[in-house]
Amino acid sequence: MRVSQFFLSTHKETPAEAEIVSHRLMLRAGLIRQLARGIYTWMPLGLRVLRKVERIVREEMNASGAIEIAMPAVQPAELWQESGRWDEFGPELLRLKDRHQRDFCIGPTHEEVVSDIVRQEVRSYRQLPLNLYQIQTKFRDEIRPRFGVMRAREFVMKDAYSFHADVESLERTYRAMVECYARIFTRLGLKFRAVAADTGAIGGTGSHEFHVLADSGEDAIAYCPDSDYAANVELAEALPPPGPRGNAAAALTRVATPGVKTIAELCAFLAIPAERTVKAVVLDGADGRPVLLMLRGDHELNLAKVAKLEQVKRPLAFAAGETIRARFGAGPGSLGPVNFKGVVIADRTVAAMSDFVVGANVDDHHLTGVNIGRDFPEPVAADIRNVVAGDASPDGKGRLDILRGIEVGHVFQLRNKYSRALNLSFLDETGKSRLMEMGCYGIGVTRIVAAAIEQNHDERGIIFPRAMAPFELALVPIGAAKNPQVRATAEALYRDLAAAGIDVLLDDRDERPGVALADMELIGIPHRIVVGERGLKTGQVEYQGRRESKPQLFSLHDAVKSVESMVCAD
RNA sequence: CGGGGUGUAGCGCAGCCUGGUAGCGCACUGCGUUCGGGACGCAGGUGUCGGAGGUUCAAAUCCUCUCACCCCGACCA
Repeated sequence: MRVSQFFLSTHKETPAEAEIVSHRLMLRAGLIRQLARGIYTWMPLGLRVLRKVERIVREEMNASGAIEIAMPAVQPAELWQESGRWDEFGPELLRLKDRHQRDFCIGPTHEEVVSDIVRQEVRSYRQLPLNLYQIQTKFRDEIRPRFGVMRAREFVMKDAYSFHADVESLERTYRAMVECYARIFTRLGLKFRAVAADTGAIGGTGSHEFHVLADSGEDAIAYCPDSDYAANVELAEALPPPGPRGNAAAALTRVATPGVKTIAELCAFLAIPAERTVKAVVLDGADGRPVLLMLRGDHELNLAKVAKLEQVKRPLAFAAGETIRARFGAGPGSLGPVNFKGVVIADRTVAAMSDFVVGANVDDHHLTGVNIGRDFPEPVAADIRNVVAGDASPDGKGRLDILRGIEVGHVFQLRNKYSRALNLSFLDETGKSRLMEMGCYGIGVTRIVAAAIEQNHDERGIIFPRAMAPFELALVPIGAAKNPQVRATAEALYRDLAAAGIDVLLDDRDERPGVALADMELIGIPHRIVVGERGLKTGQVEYQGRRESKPQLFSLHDAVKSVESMVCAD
């Protein structure tokens, strides 16, 4: 491709709203352009990237025995009413009416449609298992789209749905999909991790998320460097500390702590580490009365874990200020378990602490030397915090570390949540009608592009992994306008490289060198050849990898071969 | 939905407080010089000042309503 015949639209300046680096670079490089909030046009350059990702996903899905299908974006309300999700899905489901005032929606996911197809077509265990997938535009009317295509309302997803006669078959396909995903992200050249995930509202037995690792990622992943343990922090279990609780040594003492509201202020005021403090969080209880949760000062509450406690009200609600004052006699910042008559749930770490500091239930006062059993009744002990780096790995094989990641894939064993709702039955070997087992497997195709940039960039722009780069090689003649030999050499090289099957972009714009080089770097082309007067004097061209800081010289004679070896080694 | 913010040229912004002929930089067009790391000179085009209503002799500026977008909270690929 020649730049003069392409539609390159790079920008020096970025729209003010772009917050994260991938969004800024995607706009600056002209990969995408916003049409409305969370809705983007994929410009020609961006589309090339998207198509390369799609191709790899498609090839690996096909190789894993999945069959491609294309389902409609617009779906009738009846199917969604049948599954119950017309009401359950809420405002995220974009609804519309046709000219006859019939209700439709734009598909945010396709369990209903694919189930409808399968229940009509599949009658016998002999037709199972079946794994159908599509790569298609979805619409979810997100409350708050942000970060460009990272969290868009309209986005491209690869969604697959598998159907099985029994759980063993489901588990086989599930494993095949996990392996398929690992191959996809490996081929895309991304650093990633598969982690055990919370099955959340869907339930079921197994679920894994695939995260592209990036410091800016929204999700925290706990993993054990000494084993293969990896889980979303939401799910990772914080084990009880080893050994028995320490003996009470200090006397219970009330100290005035004027103006102290946060743990940081408390630590500064008393000159103690956060590990010796306990913070109190009050939620509405299942019986309507507040429940006191106790956490070590430096730990974070894990709402997913708390939501599983029987003592709390669902959906979770932090207790209102008036409720707290009425029950504790003090405001948030001064709360504690001593003299509190109600349910107290202590994190396992807190349950093993002694001589700690906690709010006194008197405004602007704390208690020091607090001990469980002596100063207040033994609380319910539960795992209610996020794990932190250094915690023992739940598999007992070492200590946890925390990484940040961007969720780009999610696989679920749905079991028969939908097969029951939509009556997906088949006849087994004995002629008995049974419900199918189902799995579903998603990949955020558009999100992958943003995640890849988030993981691979520098101050000059994007550094695409080869597999998803819009072009493999940039060919930049310098001074072609005044030196016909430079132009002729570049043109000849362009033909030869293209003939050798290299996806090359020739910058034939006669731009100044700085502009041309900066553009090629911004759009993230992984390899570059510069043809200039300087090199031609000695029959050479300059090669430079996008991550390298210095060029190397290739002899013009075997430039194509040299380039091939660099590109293929990538 | 609640809280905060911004809407002025394709992009980034000033002007608004204190009403009086709509500006700057980048980008764009033409000519010339330059050109191995985002050049320079000269000339030029570009605006429903988000929209509607109001106050006023006069509104980008003040008031009311409205729309869009951005940021902070519950969702998710």
